[in-house]
Amino acid sequence: MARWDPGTEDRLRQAALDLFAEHGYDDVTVTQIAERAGITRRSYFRYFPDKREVLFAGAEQLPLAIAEAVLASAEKSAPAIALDAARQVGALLVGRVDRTAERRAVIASSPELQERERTKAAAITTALCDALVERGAAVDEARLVARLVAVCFQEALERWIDTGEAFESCLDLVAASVRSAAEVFPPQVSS
Amino acid sequence: MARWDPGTEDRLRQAALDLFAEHGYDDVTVTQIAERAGITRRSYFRYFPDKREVLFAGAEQLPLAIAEAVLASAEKSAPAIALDAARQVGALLVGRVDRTAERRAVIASSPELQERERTKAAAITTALCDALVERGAAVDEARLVARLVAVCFQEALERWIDTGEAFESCLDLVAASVRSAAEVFPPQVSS
DNA sequence: CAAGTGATGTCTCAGTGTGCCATCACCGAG
DNA sequence: CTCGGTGATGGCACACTGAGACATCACTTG
Repeated sequence: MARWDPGTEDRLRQAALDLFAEHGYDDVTVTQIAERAGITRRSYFRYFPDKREVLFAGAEQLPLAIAEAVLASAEKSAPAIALDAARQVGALLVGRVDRTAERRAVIASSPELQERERTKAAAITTALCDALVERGAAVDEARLVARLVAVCFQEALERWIDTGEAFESCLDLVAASVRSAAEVFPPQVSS
Repeated sequence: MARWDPGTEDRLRQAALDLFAEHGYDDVTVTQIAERAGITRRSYFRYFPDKREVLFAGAEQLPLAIAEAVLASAEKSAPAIALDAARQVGALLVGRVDRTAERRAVIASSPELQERERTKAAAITTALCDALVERGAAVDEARLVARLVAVCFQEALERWIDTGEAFESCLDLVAASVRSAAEVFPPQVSS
């Protein structure tokens, strides 16, 4: 019936989210997702490499987007560049994600999905780090800054979902909090 | 032959690391690990819940250790407490891990294992956050600080492996770097 | 020496992920 | 219009993971 229908990937995403939300991730099989989308199990794996990925479609664009933002940023220091890039990519991301709350709830209910989500975050961190290096930062500094800003990014995203405020405001708030927290760290002493 | 021998769990860890290092994680089956350790595949799953966990045995102690360290710390502010706890737990951890380099290489070669490693790090972060809350920190602040210090912890561990310096020195260095990086963040403005 | 306990082995099964090949729809060349 | 090519799909088979159910063995305790 649905063979050759366009939008199969979209139907798979919808079907998966529906089923996961209703029965829980573990109690849903790939076969069920595929059948609800009108294809077979075998064809599902031609759209997504495994059962988890169906919830993270589109996430592969974020690393590229953040790398571009870094290379295009007018800021000078690595932390400022990275935060600037996070601001832009976050603002872009915010409009795109569908069924945010349901998706969040499903992921929160499954350790497997949380693992995958962390992988996506790690990919962003890596891309950010590489881009900073490409802009001339030292590898050590780039990695640290990337991780730091990745934390800000995630935290800001969560606050955005929870509060509904503008993403930029969330990010600024988080950045200011990080700054305050880091001020407590010892400047150089060792004991 | 090995039935009822003590130290089965150790043998499984050794066998797994041997096999993973030699043939790669994907090309080793649980059956092979179990047989090299002198038990059956079914019994393997009575020691470890899945194929990955055999490389992360003992990691479940870190969240407890860091929680205790937080509750016992003499510091006052949440960031200082967290960093203090990280220092103690790191120093404790450092002597314990076996075959660090091989283990690191194996994990680096498999996305699946990297996912699991991130899960372990996340567990530490969660425990740290909860402990900070228990000491009276606000949830938002605790989560942010926990993530921040978790980044410091990881970064310090990596530098420790790479350089061989004392863990505490690595952590102090990282903390100072974070402080410098965060100073660049805008204090409150939004555009 | 008999019962109990805990670790292990055996068997079975659902589900994942993949290779291989047949099939179907569509498209352009003749 | 027919033919072959191309790409997406279905069908089949397979190795592996992880788990339930039950039997078996060693060791302990009475």
